[in-house]
Amino acid sequence: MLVFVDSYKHKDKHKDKEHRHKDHKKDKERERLKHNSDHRDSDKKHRDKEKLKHKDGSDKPRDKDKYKDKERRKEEKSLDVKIKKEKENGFASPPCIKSEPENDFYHSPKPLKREHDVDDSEFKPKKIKTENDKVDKKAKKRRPEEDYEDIKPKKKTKDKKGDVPDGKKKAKKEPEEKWKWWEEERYTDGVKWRFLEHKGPVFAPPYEPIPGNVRFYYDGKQMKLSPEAEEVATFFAKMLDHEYTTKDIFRKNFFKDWRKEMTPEEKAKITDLSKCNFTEMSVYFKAQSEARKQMSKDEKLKIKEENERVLQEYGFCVMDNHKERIANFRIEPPGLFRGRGDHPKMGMLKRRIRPEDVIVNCSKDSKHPKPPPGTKWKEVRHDNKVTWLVSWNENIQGSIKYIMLNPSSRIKGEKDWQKYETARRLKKCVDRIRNQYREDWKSKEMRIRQRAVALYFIDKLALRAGNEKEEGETADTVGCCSLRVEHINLYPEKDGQEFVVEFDFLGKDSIRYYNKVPVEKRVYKNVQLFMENKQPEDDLFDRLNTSILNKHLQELMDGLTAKVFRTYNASITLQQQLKELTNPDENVPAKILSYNRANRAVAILCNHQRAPPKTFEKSMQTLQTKIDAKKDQLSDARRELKSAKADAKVRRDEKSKRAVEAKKKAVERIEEQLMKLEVQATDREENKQIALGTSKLNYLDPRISVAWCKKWEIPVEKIYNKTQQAGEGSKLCSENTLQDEPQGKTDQGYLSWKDWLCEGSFQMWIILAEVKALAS
DNA sequence: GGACTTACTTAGCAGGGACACA
DNA sequence: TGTGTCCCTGCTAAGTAAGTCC
Repeated sequence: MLVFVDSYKHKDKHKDKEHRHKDHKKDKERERLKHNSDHRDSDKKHRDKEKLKHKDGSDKPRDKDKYKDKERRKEEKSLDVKIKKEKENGFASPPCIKSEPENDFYHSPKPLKREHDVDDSEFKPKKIKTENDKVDKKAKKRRPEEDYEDIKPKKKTKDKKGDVPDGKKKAKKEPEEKWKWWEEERYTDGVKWRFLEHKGPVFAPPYEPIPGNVRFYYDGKQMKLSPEAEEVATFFAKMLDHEYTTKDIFRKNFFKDWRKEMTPEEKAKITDLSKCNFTEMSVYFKAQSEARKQMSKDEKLKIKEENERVLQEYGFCVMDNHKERIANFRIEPPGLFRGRGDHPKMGMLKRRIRPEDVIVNCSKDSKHPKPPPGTKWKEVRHDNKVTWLVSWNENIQGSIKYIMLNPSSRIKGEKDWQKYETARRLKKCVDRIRNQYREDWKSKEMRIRQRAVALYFIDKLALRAGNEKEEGETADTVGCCSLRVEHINLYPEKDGQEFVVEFDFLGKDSIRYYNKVPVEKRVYKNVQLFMENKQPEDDLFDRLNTSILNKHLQELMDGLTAKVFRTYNASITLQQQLKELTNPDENVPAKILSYNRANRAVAILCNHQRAPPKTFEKSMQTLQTKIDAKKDQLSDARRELKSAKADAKVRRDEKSKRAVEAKKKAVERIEEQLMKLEVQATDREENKQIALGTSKLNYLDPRISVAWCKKWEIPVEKIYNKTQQAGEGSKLCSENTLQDEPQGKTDQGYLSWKDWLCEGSFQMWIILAEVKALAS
C-alpha cells in the first residue's frame, strides 16, 4: 500500500492545487515517508513483481464452501506462503506475526462477576484510595471502605531542584505503589461506577464591565453600551486581530446575535457592523494581557496558588474507592463560536451557562455538590451507566457538553485498553475480512460492491467512516461513506502508474485530504461504475452509510467498526516502521529520530496535520546558525588537534601527549554536539506540518512504543514527552514500572506485536494513563 | 439524541541561553 | 568558573470543536 497524503489546511478549496507541488523539500520528505511509511509495502519492488505475476489470478471466482476450505487451509500454510499471499493483496504484515500461536492472540478483558453486580443499593464508600495506596492483591474487588475525607491530593507541580523537602526526596527513592485498576474486576451490564462524588463545575467568572475611559464608537460617535451589549462587544473586540472577524459569515452571525442582546435604543441605532469601532476595547484587552505578563513574581505566584486551590477543590472526584482527576471541571465561558473551516455558525454567541442549565450526575449516597448561593441545578441525576459528572446543553449546535474524567482515570484507561484489544482481535481476522471484501467487489448487488470498495478505502487509506451530516448546520466535510463524486478523479494511467484514484476532499476539522492512489483494476472499474450518470454533488456510495457498513463489520467480527481499522493500521504501521527504521548501530538521538519518523508515517497515514508554527522559519534559521557555528568550532578543534599531534611528535613528552588526548576528546564532544543539532534540525523540518500528538495518544498502542524503548534502551520519557524527564515522570517510566516485561523477544531483536501484547503486560497502560495525567 | 473519542489551536509556562558579576 | 537574573523560544496542556457509534 502506498500512503502518500499531500494535504493542507484547506482555506480555499481547490485554489492551491498546483502550488502545493512546488515545495520540493516537502516532496522530498514525502517521498522518503512514502517509502518508509508503507507497512504493507516494505519490499515494494518485490511486491510489484509478485503483483504482476498474480494480479489476475486473485480475482478468480470461487464458491462459498471452497472458500471456507481454503480459509482453513490457509491458516495451516507456511510463513512464506502467507507472506506471499499478503504481498499479493498488497497488505504484507511483519513476518513475525504469522508465527504467533493463534490462541494467544485473544486477550480481551473478560468481565468477571462482581460482588456488587446484583445489588448496589447498599453500596457505601468507606475509604478512598489514592494512586499511591497499596493494592490488596488478595482482595482486588472494589470494596467500599470508610473515611475518605483524609485523602490528600496528589501534588501536581513538580518540585524544582532544591525545593524538595527532605522527606520528599527520601520518599522519591522508594518505589511507588500504583493503583492497578487493570488487575481489578470490571463492571458488567454497562455499569460505570457504584459511587461518585464531586464538587460540581466551576462557572465562568461574571462579566466585569470595562472602565469608563475605554469607549465604543458607532459611526464615529462615542456610545455607552448596556452591560449585556457591552459584554458581547468585548468578545468581538478580543478577536479583532483574528482572521475570523474578517469573514462575512462570522460578522453576519455575530451581528445578528449581538443585536439580540441590545436594548431597543441600541438596536435602533446600531444597524451596521462596519460602522462599529471596537479599537479602544481591543487596545485595552491587549494592555491587560501585557500587564498580566509583566506581573511581579509574587502576583503570579498568588494567581498560581489560587488556581491550584481551585484545582484541588473542584478538579478531583471520588469514583468508587479512588480519587480521580477531572478533565474539564470548568464550564466553557461565553464567547463567540469559532467553528472550523467554512462553518455556517461561526461568530454566533455562545451563551453563558448558569447553574440552572446544568445537570449534575453523582451517586445517591454521595455528598451532592452545592449550586452557587441563590441558584439551583437544573437536575441532580444518579445515572451510573454513564461516565459524565456534569452536562449542559450548548446553544450553537444544540448538543450536550460534558464534564468527564481525565485520561489517567480508570474509566478512560479501561476504554483505551479495550480499544487496542479490539484492534488486536482485528489482526486475527483481517486477512479473512480482506479476502471477503475482495470477493464482494464482484458481487451482483451494487450495495455490496459499494460496501466492499468503501471498506477497502477505509482499510487501505485509514479513512474515517464518514457519517451523514445535517446540511447547513456544520462545515461541509466528508469521510469515506459520505464521499461525493466531486471528491474523486480517476486516471487510467498517471505518473507511470495504472488505475489511479485521486482523492481531494475536506475531512474532519476541514483538513484537506489529498491523495493519489493506484488501486486494483476491479476497484477502479467499480468506482467508475459508482460515478456513472451522477452529478458532482451526488454521493459516490449512494447505497451505503456508516450504520450499514458498521452492521456488516459487526457480523464479521464482534466489536468491529470502521474506526477499528484506523487504530489497527496505525499501530501496526508504527511497529513495522520501527522495525524498518531502527538501526542498532545508531546512538540514542538517532534512534529517537527513527521513532519520530515511524510516528510521522502514522500521522501521514491518518492525515494528522498542523498549521506550521508561526515562528517556524525563524527557529530553523536560528538552528542553522547554531549548526554553522558548531561546524566552525569543529574545524577549529580539528586544526588544534592536528597541531597538538605535530607538537607531540616533536616533543615526545607526557605533557604534549596529554594535550593530544584532551584535543581529541574536544573534537569528539563537538562532533557529538553537531550531530545532535543536525538530528534536531532534520526532525523539526520533517515535522513542519505534521502533528504527531494525536496519533501518539489515540492510535498507537503504547505497548509497542514501550517495547521498542526497552529493546533499544531508550528512556520511555523521551518518547512520551520531555517534561516528564524530570520529577514524577521519570519515576513513572522507570524500570520498576516495566517489571513484568514479556519474555518473548524475536530473532529480529524486536518485540513483536504479539510478544508485547500478551497478558500481564498491562503495566503499559498505566504508563500511558499517567503520562497523560502528568500532562494535565 | 446522547455519550463518548479524536482533533487542532493557542495561551502561558518552563527551561535554556546570554550576560553580568563575584 | 560558578551563580543569579532576565528574556526568548519551544513545548505543553487547556480548551473546545468535530468526529464516531449506538
